[in-house]
Amino acid sequence: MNKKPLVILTGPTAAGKTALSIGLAKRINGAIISADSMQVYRHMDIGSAKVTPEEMDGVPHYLIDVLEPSEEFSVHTFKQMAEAALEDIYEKGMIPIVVGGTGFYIQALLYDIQFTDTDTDTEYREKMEKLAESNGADWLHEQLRAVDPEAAEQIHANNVKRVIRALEYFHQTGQKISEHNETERQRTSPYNYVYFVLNRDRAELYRRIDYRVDKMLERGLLDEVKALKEMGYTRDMVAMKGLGYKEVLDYFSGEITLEEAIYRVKRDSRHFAKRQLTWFRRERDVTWVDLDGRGEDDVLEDLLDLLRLKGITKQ
RNA sequence: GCCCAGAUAGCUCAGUUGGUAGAGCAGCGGACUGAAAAUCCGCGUGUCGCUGGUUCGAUUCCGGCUCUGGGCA
Repeated sequence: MNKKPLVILTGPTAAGKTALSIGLAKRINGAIISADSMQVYRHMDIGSAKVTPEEMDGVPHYLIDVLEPSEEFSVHTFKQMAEAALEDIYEKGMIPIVVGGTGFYIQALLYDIQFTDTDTDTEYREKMEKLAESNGADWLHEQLRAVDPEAAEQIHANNVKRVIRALEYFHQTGQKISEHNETERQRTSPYNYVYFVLNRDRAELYRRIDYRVDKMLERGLLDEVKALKEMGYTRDMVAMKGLGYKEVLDYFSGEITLEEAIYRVKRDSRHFAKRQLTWFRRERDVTWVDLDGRGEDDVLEDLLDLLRLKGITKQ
């Protein structure tokens, strides 16, 4: 009964999270924690559809513009930073609203998933990548089967990235990641939370995605990426793998035409939205909010009703 | 007007020596517990342009028509 309040406002890309989050924060004395793997980076404003200072309208925002694009970011660091932000927000007597589309991050924070203290072993990962290339993905998968057959069973051999992580986990801890995952899966949230997933009709969502990409171009996405390139950021950095960034970089390097780059940004954003929806569908206790044809105030009233019901806000 | 080529899944096309068809992309579904805007897996019925003919049987062969490219006038 002592659980701290936590509001989650998420949904597929371009659904309309940002606008609604500001409106909600103002109604409940909320502060926003961004759960977005790209908006953490500075100099990446247009392509990441980052909230502008004007849009924030005085509402405190955490985890935005806190890293340089050359810096690594991961669920683990997200969780640490988000928890520090939570503390700060609770201290101020405000209600935290986690806003962003990275479901994996939200899950880690919400269920307080435990991570080991070990750092990412880049060297080991690169070594495994090379082995996968020379000996084949199936061979690497067999190496995993030898130490953690359950994980090998769950992870497809072609999913080299996850096979490597499972191997890395065993390499670092001497334990099976499959067992770790199993125990972490049992966790219940330490928070008194409401998990809102904003959604729209699929065709409408796709229209919004296409429209938003066109708008990004108008606002100067090309110049933004050019500036990043001039700062020395390259395609192999995690930040430059973001939608809109990797495609424009391919265009600048002459690999594809601008037209092709734009087509890919739109297409891959649609695919991304679809993957996000798949993720949210299997999350427990989510409240779906259909935004089609509804005004912000109307939707906000619904959200507030549920928050009152859960005791997150007063009657 | 004439000649040639084409018309097959939403798109680009393959194919059927006559037994009603299959790839890529799109689209749809799924997985995910320290790279997650990443990574990976699964799903293919559509008047085979229209219309006659030949045939037990035509999307496939023949004729006509329509449309689209290209060429000649």
